[in-house]
Amino acid sequence: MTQTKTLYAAYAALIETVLTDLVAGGVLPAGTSFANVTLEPPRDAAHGDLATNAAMVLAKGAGTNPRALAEAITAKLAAYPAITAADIAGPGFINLRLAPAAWIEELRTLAALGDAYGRSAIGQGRRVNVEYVSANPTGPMHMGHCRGAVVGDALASLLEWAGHAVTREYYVNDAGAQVDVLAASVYLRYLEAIGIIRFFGTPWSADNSESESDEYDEFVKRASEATGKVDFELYPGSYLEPVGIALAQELGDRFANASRSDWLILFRTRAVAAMMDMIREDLATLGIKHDLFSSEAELQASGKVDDAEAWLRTHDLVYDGVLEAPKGKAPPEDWEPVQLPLFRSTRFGDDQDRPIKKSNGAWTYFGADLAYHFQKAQSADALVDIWGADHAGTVKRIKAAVAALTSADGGTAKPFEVKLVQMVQLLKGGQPFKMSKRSGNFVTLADMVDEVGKDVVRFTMLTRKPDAQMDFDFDKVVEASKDNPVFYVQYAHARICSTLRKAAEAGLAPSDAALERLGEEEIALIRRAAQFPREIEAAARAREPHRIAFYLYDLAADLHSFWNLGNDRPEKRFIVEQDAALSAARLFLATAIGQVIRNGLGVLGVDAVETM
RNA sequence: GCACCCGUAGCUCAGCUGGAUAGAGCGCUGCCCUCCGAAGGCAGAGGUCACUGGUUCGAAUCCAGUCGGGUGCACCA
Repeated sequence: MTQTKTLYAAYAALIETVLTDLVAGGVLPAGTSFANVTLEPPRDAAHGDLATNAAMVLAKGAGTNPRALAEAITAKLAAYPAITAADIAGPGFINLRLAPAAWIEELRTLAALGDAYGRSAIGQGRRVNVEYVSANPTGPMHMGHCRGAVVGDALASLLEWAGHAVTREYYVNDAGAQVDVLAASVYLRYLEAIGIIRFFGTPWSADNSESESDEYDEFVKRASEATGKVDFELYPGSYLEPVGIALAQELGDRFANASRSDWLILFRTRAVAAMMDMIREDLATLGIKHDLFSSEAELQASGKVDDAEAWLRTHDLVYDGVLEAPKGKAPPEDWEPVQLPLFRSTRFGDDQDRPIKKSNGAWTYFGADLAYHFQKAQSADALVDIWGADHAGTVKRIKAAVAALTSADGGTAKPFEVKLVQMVQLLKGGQPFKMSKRSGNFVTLADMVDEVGKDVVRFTMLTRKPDAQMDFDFDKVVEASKDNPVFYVQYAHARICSTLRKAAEAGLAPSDAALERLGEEEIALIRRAAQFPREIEAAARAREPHRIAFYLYDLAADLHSFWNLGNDRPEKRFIVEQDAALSAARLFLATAIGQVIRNGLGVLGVDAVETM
């Protein structure tokens, strides 16, 4: 085994060698798949260092019973001196005990790999496109976007660690009606900036007739013109003020009395650009940076959506038909049957076929989205979307559409996963805290990061599996910094750093010269550290970055636990007076544990602080 | 009504894609620094893994159904 092969990888390979041997020897049938064979740390440390289920999963195929097969396997394992014992236990587990030297060797490997310890090649360089955030460009990011942003970003990093070539993409929904509303809102802010109207606090409700002033009448008139509706809707948040002011400075009063069609395109373009700048800034506070921003409007203009429709029509996946009435609890009053181009998503398990165009000829979100995914699939081997759970109902149709489009040439469909991130219930002092972008009454992401810090926000969002709902109590997270798991993990790292600093002052440096002096407690720490590479692989396979957060918590707990031995027993401290050789070995271990924490936090995008 | 997600200790949650006696934090009980390693640690109590059936050597995990909670169900995005 080579210097840079991690312990679990090395022994998994060894097990496979043994099993291959048994195939050659006729004990196992030719062509036996080892896919279900696992090599894991036993749940109970008393069972040894490593455990494999090989005998249990292969016995049936070999026409024997697990224990008999286990005998054959352990007989082969006896040839390896680093394996000090191979016991058969329970229904057919094989428990391996390793010589301490095997773990010491892993410690050396860890140190040699350093920043790269935990990186894996299971991704085989496959190009994976991870699309996340994709919040509408109509305002600043708020807490509702936060979880998907963090999970998506951590997942992207995780996949990179696991050997994928990752593209982080943001889909800008700059083509729907909501950006026209945005443009109108900015236009009103512009009118306000040049002194023509006054913007009212909550003007979106037409029955808000508390003011009978001329200003209010003028505002309603302008707002109605701007939005094209009497019952107009707006984004009233004050974050649009600077956009209006900037446009006023640039354009003067040129658009003071212009008609909607005159200003719409310009104001929409500028408004979206301003919102995207704002969103990029918000994301930057969380340490998130996308490689690619794709515009829905550009996609539509390019004709690719038409191409997709044409292709789907020739394959009888799009037809002109009439939708059934909505089945919701409160069916819309104004519903009436209309013939529309429909995608046959019922063929793929959806409730009904889905329109790709509206009756006014514009693309639906879905229509553009399927073309968008088709485009993404051109330059990626696999697609992953991170969506909020409120879009769960659209998963089937988009998966169906992507499967159909990407298997166009008779090939197999491109792998495409949609990971749903469940809602975050924002609480404040235990009470639900309502967020609404339209009212302008929401907790912004930037506020949150200001308040509790990037690391707390990121780590907290990753301490729950994404498909479980989550409460995020604003007050609790703000005040209870000492109860935050992120703090606990960072503290472990800081402790290590402080120990190393202190050692340096005393003239001690980490060294691998006397690692054999490390005892059982230290080996236990190495065992935990050695799991990092397989945690990365397992988390990447499952697309679940939260596992890394939990692993780091466990690792930190082990570190703190070991550290505490030194409270009563000075000879268990990292720095042992009168024993420079042992100290150097322990400092080498400390350095390595710090490295793993740093690597793990790096995957999550959390800083490994050196002091608290 | 339909679809998706969830249901594990008093509370908040893990549980390595089917493994061994189900774990952690908070809270509770009892301990561990007369400064220099307590932002921490040790021990204890606390479980019908929502329920019922099924699949097999083996189920918290997979399947079916039931009951609870959440989300969504437009030509919106």
